[in-house]
Amino acid sequence: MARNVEFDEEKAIQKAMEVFWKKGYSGTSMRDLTDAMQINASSLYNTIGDKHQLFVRCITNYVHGRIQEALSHSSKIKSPLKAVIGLINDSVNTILYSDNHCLAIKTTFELASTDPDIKVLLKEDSDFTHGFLLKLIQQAIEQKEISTDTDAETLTSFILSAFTGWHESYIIHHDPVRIKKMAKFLIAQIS
Amino acid sequence: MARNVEFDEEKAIQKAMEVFWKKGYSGTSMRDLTDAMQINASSLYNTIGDKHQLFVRCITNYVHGRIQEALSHSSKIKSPLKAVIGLINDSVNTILYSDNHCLAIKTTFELASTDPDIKVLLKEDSDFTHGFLLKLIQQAIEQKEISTDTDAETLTSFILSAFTGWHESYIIHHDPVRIKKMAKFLIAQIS
DNA sequence: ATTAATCTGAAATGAATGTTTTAAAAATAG
DNA sequence: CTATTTTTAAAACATTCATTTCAGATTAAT
Repeated sequence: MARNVEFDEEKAIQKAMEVFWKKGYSGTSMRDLTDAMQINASSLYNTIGDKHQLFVRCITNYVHGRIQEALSHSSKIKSPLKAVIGLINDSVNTILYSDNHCLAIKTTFELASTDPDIKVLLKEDSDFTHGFLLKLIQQAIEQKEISTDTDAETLTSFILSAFTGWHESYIIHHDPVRIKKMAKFLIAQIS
Repeated sequence: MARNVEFDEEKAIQKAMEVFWKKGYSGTSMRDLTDAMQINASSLYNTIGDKHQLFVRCITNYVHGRIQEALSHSSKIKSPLKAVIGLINDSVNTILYSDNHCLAIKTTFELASTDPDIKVLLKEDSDFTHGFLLKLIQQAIEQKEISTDTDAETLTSFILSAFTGWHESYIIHHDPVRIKKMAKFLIAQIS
C-alpha cells in the first residue's frame, strides 16, 4: 500500500558499527551515526529504533559475522593442533594489521558490566568461540597432538583470554615483536 | 592576601576517579563529577581545569598509587618465584573481589588509541609494572626457581597480558573457578 | 487516477552537555 | 578596620545531545 524503505539496512548497520567501533558507545553521537549511515534521523528511528537498539543490532551483526567466519574456516581443517595454531596466528594478525581493535573486547570493558542486553550478546560470542576452540583442543588431545595435565576447558579459556591481553599490549606498546613472541611462547606451551 | 582553597584536592580527585571508573570518560558528565566531588563547577575549573585535565589527574593518581603499592609489597620478598606467584594471586583476588575492574585496562580500550596524554600515562604504568615483574623473574631464573627456554621479557609480558584476559573473562562469565584454574595453569607453566 | 499508507527531510523539541560569567562571601596582609 | 585578592555558589552560556514532529514526497494497491 505504501512505499518501501529506501536505504539498505544492512549496509547502514555496517556503517554505524564502524563509527561505534572507533568512538565507543558513549563517545558516538546520533549525528555521527546518521552522517555515516547517510540516512535521516527520522528514518533511523522509524526502522531500527533509538541509539541503544542500533548498537544492539551492530553488536549482533558483529557477533554473527565472527561466528560465520569461524565456521567457514573450520571446513579446511586437517590437524586439530594445526587448526589451533592457525587460530592463534589469525589472532596475532588481527591485532597487528587491522585498523581498530576487537569490538567485542572494547565493548566488554565499556558496557558489559552495566548493560545487560549487550552482555548477553557478548557472552553469546564468547561462548561460541570457546566452544569452537574447545572442540579443536579436545580433538587434539584425543589424537595426542597435545599432551597436557590441564583440562581442555581451562586450556581453551587460557588461550582466548591471552588474545585479549595481547590486544591491550599492542594498543599501549605498538610492539609487533612482543606479540609474536608471546604467541610463540603460547604455542610452545601447548605443542 | 586572600583566602585559600576550601576543598581537599586529593580527596576530590579520588572521588572523581571513582566516577570515571564506573562510567568511563565519555559516559561521565561534569555534573556527575561535581556532584561526587562536592564542589562547584567554577571551583573545579579554577583549580584543576577542564574535564580532560581532571581525568589526566585521576589516571596519574591511579598509576602512582599502583606504583607505590607495588613497591611497598616488594620489601617483604623472600623467594622471587614466590613473589611472582603472589603477584598472580593478587591479580586473581583483585579480579574476583574488587567492585570495579582495573581502570588502566578499561581506559586503554576506551581512550589509549585516540588520546595521546592518556596513552603516555598508561604506558608509564605498564612499563613500571613490567619492569617490576621482570626483575623478579630474572632473579627467579638466576636462582633456578624458574627454568625456561623463553626470555624473561616475553615471560613477563605474557603473564601481565594474561591478567587482562582474566578481567574480560570475569566480566562476561562471572566464573571464579575459571579464573582460578587459569591462574593455576599459568603458575604451573612457570614453576 | 485515486486512495491510502509510510517514508523522507528539515526543523523543532527540551534536556543535558561542558564551560564561563557574575556578584557576593571570605580571608589574608597592611 | 580597610584594602585587596581569591574562592565560591548560582545562574547563564552556547552548543550539542537524543528524539519527535510535521508536512510533503513517494510508492503500492485499488
